[in-house]
Amino acid sequence: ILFLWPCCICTMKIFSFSCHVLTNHIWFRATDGSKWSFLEHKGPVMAAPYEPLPSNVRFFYDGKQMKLSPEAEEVATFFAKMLDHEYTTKDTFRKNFFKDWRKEMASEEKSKITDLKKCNFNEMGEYFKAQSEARKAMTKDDKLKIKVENERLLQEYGFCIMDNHKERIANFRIEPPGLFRGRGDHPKMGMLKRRIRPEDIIINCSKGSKHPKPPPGTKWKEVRHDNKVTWLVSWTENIQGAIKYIMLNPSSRIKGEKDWQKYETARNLKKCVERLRNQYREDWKSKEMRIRQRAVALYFIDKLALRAGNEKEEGESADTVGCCSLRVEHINLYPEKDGQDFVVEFDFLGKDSIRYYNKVPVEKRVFKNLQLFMENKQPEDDLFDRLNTSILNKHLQELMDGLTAKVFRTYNASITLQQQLKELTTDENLPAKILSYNRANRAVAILCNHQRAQPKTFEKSMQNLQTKIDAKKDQLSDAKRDVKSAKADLKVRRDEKFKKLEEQLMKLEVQATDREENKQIALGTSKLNYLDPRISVAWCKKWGIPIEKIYNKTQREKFAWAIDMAEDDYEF
DNA sequence: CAGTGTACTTAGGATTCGGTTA
DNA sequence: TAACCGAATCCTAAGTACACTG
Repeated sequence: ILFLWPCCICTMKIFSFSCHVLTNHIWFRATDGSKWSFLEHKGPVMAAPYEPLPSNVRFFYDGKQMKLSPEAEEVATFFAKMLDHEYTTKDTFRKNFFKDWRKEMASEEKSKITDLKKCNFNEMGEYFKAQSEARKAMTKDDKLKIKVENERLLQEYGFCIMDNHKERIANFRIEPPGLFRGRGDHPKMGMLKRRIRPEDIIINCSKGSKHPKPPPGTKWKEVRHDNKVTWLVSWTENIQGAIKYIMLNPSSRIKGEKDWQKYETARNLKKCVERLRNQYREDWKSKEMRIRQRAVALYFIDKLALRAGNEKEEGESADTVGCCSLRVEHINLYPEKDGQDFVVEFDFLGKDSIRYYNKVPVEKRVFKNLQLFMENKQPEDDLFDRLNTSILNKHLQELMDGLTAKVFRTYNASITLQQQLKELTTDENLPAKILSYNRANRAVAILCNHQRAQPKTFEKSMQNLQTKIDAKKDQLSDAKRDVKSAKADLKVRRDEKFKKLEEQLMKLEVQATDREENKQIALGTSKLNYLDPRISVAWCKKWGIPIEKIYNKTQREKFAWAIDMAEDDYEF
């Protein structure tokens, strides 16, 4: 059966080279590794050129006013814009910034400005604050003008043609220069992210397409025609030396098909996960250390949905780990704790320096193995010294086609959503069902450790909600009193009003519960990246819930394929 | 098998939008 | 009409995975 890819831009369906054979999807695409046959686009939107500050905005060094060269001034404004941010108080940030700033200074500046503490950026900071206030206070008309201009830019640069279809581009703007903001304890925070010039940019498009033009008087680094990749534009960033790309929006066919494929791989894992589990349980007993380590690591990845944990170059980024890169210092073993046997306590920083803290009872064999792995090791030694992600993935590839460590996260997330929805959904009113959905989603977010900082406005917003609830309760008790004293002929209408109020109250209370439970949990990441959207679509169909209650516009665009495909009986 | 480079997905915080309330 | 607030969107960093090389 041919599947027609639903296009959210032109409402036509794109012919997709995918088909169903029973429950298996076979991709005919990419037998030769090509990702497209035609690609045409307008290239990136370059960052706006630097506009020097007006002369009344002054910089002071050691109490004395100093006029900076445009180059030094630009970098100074990057710092000035961040004055209120915690970053600027951090030693590493200040040190890196100052070092890179000095590189941009003219020689007289360099010899004068030798101490960051003596730099006074306050007028610059105030100036930018005033500017943003002014922007907020603009007239409706001026705001509209900006909006129109943004829309024009989007229409001109925000789309490309790929294989006969107009597709939305995700990030069509070149990242502007600024100060690098790493996450966690990043050794490079504060370094200068330099301005990207056309000469740094590689364009990728069809040979036979209209090539994007570089800005007048400039040249691209290269125009290439590589249809084995999906990116339209790339450049190398100066902080880590990593390559940055401009790619298509998640609503595009090329991203959507890949997403679909990801979930199909996870469903394949579902079919053989029991076999794999038996296998790694057996491997806990292996004579070979490397196999035991592999098996225990896989157990963690499966049970706890840990990330694979690639090796990282020391000193290049924050010290974070995943499963294979766990160190002895990241776990504690308790033969008995809080009435449970064989408890492993995890405490480490994962991706984005988000803390993972968990106490889990494990099987005795796992526990004994961990003791063995930790024998005669220092805290900073690798827990799995005979293992890395490459070894693990090679093993997984042998167990199932397309299997890698990250598939377990997708599989466990999706299966958890499906189970939780089954368990939690009751035949109640709509808000209660939505709460059940969010709770199922939350179970996944907790499993995947998707945390967020408690919003600064959290307490206040809870208070506001409580005020609304109290007001509604008052209305309701008033209404109740009315019902008692009502004459018979008015009773029906009063009852209706009464019912409506109760509904409104319940809705508010559900909202409050949801918000409270969600205080430090981020649902978006799992919803967007780990949960097979067809589970949600089927759930909506089954319970008669409009899809808009679950997915906003952008999400509906991203998951158009699933909305188009899944019926109420879909099973992950 | 280590080291390097590339391409792509996943991630939380910052910023902006747009509707509501004071 | 400004202030406020939650949701949506933007931004880009930080992961995973794998090919290639020697």
